[in-house]
Amino acid sequence: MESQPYAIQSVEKAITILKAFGHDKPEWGVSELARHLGWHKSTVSRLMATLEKGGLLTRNTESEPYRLGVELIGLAAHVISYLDLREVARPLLRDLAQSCQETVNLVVLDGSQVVNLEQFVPPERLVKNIGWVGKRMPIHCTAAGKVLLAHLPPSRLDRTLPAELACFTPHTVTSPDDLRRELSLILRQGYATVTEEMEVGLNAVAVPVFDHAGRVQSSITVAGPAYRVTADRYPTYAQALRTTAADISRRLGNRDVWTM
Amino acid sequence: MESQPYAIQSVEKAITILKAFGHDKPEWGVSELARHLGWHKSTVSRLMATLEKGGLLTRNTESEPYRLGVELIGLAAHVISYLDLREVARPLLRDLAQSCQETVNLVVLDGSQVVNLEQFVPPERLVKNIGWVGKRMPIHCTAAGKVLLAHLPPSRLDRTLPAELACFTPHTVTSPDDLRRELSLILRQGYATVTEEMEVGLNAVAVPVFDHAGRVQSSITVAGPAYRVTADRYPTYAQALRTTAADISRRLGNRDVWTM
DNA sequence: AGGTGCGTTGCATAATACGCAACATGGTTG
DNA sequence: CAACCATGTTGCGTATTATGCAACGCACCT
Repeated sequence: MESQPYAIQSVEKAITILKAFGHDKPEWGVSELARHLGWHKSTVSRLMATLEKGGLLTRNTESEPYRLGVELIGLAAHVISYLDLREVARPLLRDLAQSCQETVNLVVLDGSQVVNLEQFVPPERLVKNIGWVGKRMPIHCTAAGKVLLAHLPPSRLDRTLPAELACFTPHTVTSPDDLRRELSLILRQGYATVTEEMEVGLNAVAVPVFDHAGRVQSSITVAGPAYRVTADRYPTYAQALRTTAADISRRLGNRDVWTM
Repeated sequence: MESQPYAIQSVEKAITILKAFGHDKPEWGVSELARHLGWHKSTVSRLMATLEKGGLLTRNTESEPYRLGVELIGLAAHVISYLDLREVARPLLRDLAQSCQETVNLVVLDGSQVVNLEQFVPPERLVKNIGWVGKRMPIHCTAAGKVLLAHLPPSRLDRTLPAELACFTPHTVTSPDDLRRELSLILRQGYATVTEEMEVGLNAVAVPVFDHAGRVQSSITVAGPAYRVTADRYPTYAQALRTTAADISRRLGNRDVWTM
């Protein structure tokens, strides 16, 4: 699933173009994107025109930059993976963000990375919308990643855990043995934390979300700056997260929520 | 914007494949999709493998069908058109669906069609999730379409209104003159309705949503079966819609809401 | 066992995507 | 005003690559 031996190059190029649009750069002109990617501008012009024809890109006039198109909203709505989870979790996570006054995320495992499915920032903290929905993150130094790792069956843990744990900050755990010890602790205490392990100044707490069959397929997190999300507050956040996770589980049809 | 003279064929094919996935058919095998599209299965296999490599499609194992991939969620989250509108409207529309016990939609204009951005079905009515997010509909025989048409400047109305109004049911208004007369009425009465004009058995009421600058860029609708959403109830639905629309407007930063 | 269906892949070649170069447009500067 | 620069588009020829054929491995069924 990870290594694809062959791909159609022009389709790959189109996908690369789509992925150039993001929170930091939501608009691209043809020439500037061509320079950015190192491709000829006529190639980029034709690829973008094709994506525009299909509704995946849009722009107002020929002299204005392209943006992602509305067709993507329709496609995303038909992504059935996690569809119930997202619908069910949204209002609950919004409430949680409001009550704990920090950013709240819904995170799932995808290959050897985790992906942010939803993010809620309390309005009072919206000084900077960091736009993390869809963002992929390393599994070993995110709180959600650790929770999801901790709940994997051992055979799958071996396959999922990267052989080398990349170092992002001086606090990143890069020893697989250290991480495995921590995963055992996470299972016992019921939540995971990161203290500036992925990004200096960013801490997070995460708990598992059990689906209708009692499996852990996702995690919800509270994240914020290290000066606010401090270690002495981790248990409090964990408790609030656990309450919300139980609500989500219950709504997903899990009958064992009260025994968790 | 509508007619693109040239497109890269393999990219077009890839887009066609993505659009084959929808509410009615969220999963496709390689061979069945190849048959459906009339393409050779090796072509389809390679296109889908490329889309899988890019995260736009996914599947568990080689013998299982493909589904749309999580990367689309990230792309959709970066569609900046209407981003604020969707965020702001979601909770309000959920409440409205619950209180009026019918399906509620958020709709925008895109070219000469309207597109559903959001849809909320009250849980008690979820006998059939019709999956309309992203769905494109004709502009002349949908309540939201009529509202959006009614609020267009005359020059843009001429350009947007199709020369021929397609007929969908015996009730569809197909005379441009009749439709223009109705648009004047809609402006005066403040809401639009369709009575089985797009689909037999489906009625809807729609009102405009004014953005921060007082322009009408979207519409919200209540829709339901003709036996429940009856003409004598249209004004009641319109009033509820108007209240919600005013809330949305206010949150979008419109200061003139109380004078609407 | 044979038959059927699925999805993948090596290969050759026809088709097409690509880069060049020219063009039209808009904006800026002297 | 003309010259210059930037943008994005497009005709053209050809090198590259996407495509279809055919074969294969695998799973399932009779």
